[in-house]
Amino acid sequence: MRADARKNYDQLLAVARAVVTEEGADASLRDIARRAGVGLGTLYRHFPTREALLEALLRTSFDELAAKAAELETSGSAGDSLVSWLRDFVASAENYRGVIASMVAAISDPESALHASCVAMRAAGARLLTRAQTEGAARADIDGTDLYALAGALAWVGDQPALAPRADHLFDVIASAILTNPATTR
Amino acid sequence: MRADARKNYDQLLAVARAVVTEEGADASLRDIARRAGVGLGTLYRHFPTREALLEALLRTSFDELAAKAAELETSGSAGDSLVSWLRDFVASAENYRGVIASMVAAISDPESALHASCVAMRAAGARLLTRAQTEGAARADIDGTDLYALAGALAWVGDQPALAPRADHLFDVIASAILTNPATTR
DNA sequence: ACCTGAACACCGTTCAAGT
DNA sequence: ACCTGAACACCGTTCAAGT
Repeated sequence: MRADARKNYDQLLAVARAVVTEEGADASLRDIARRAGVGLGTLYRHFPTREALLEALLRTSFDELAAKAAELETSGSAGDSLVSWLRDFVASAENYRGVIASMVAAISDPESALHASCVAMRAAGARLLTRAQTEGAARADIDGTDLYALAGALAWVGDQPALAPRADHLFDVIASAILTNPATTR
Repeated sequence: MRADARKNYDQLLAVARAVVTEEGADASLRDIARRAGVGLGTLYRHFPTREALLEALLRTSFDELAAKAAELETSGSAGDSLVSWLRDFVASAENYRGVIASMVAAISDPESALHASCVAMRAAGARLLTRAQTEGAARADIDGTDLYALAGALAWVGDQPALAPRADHLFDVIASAILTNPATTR
C-alpha cells in the first residue's frame, strides 16, 4: 500500500472507532469520511462495505476471543470455561452499539466481511460447549448456533438502554440455564 | 373526525400494515403515504411519530394480550399460565420485524406513543410471574422487567433470519430457566 | 379542518475527473 | 495508484399554500 493510502486507512480506522463508539454500528459513513478529512470515495476504496469497516474495528476483539477460547479449552472446569468465554464474547459484542445484529446476520451470509470471523466465534463457543456437555456440565439439547443466539440475545439486551441495567443479572439467568441439564434436575 | 379524514386514516393504517409487515418497523413513511395515495403531511397529521403509527398497528395485539393475561391470571397452573402468555407475547412482537426495539425503548420513554401499552404489558407479565413465584413455580430472583427483557430477547432472536429457526427451541430453554428455581435444584 | 407537496438537511453508493 | 467530490436516488420532518 502506498504511504498516503496507508495514512488514510489508519486515519479512517481511528476516526471510525471513535464515531462508531459514539453513534453505533449504523453511524454515518459520510460523517466518518468528513471527520477523517478524507473524500467519501476514499472510505469506500478502503472499506467497500460497512461490514468491512466493522470487521476492521472488531479484528482485535476477534483475535483476543479466539486466543481466550484456545486457552480455556484445556483449562479448569469445562462449565466455568464456557461461561467465562461467553461473558467475554458478550462484553466484546457490546463494545459497539448495534454491531451484534451484523455479527448474527454474517453467520448465514458468506459474502459478509464478518462471515469468517463470526463462524470462527461460533465454532470456538461450540468447542467449549461440547466439552462441557461431555462432562455433563451443560445441557445436552443445545448446539453452537443456540449458544451463539443466546450470546447475541444477551448482547442485544445490553444494547437496549431500558434493559442494560439488568444485563448482568440476565447473563446469570441464561448461564444457569445453559449449565443446567433439565433431564437430570427433574 | 371529518369523513375524508377518517377515510385517509383508515387507508393509511391498512397500507402501513401491509408495508410494515413487508419491510419492518423502519419502513419508509414516505412510501406508506405514497402507496396510500395521500400527501406526506397527511400521514404526519394522523400519526405525528413513527411510534404513533406502530401503536395503532399494535393496538389489537395489545388488547388481545391484555385480555389473555386477565384470563390466565385465575386459571390452571401458574407456571403454565406464565409460559403460555409469554409465548403469545413473543409471537405478537414478532408480527412486525424490528418492532421489539421500539417496544423495549418505550418502557423508559413516557413520551412514546407505545409507553402506556408497553408498561401495561410488563405489568401483566409481572402479575403472572408473581403468581408463579408465590407457588414456587418460577425462580424468585427475577422481576417484571427481567421477564420483559427475556421476552424481548426471544423476539429479537425470532427477528434474525440466521437465528429464527432456533427461536422455538430457545423459547423452551429460557422458559425452563424461568420455571426453574435454582435454589431448589442445587 | 384538513390536505398537499415543495423545501431543507440529511443519507448510501457510484463514478468521472483529477493528481 | 490513489483521491476527490459532484451526482443520483433515496430518507425524515416541517410548513406555507391551498381547498
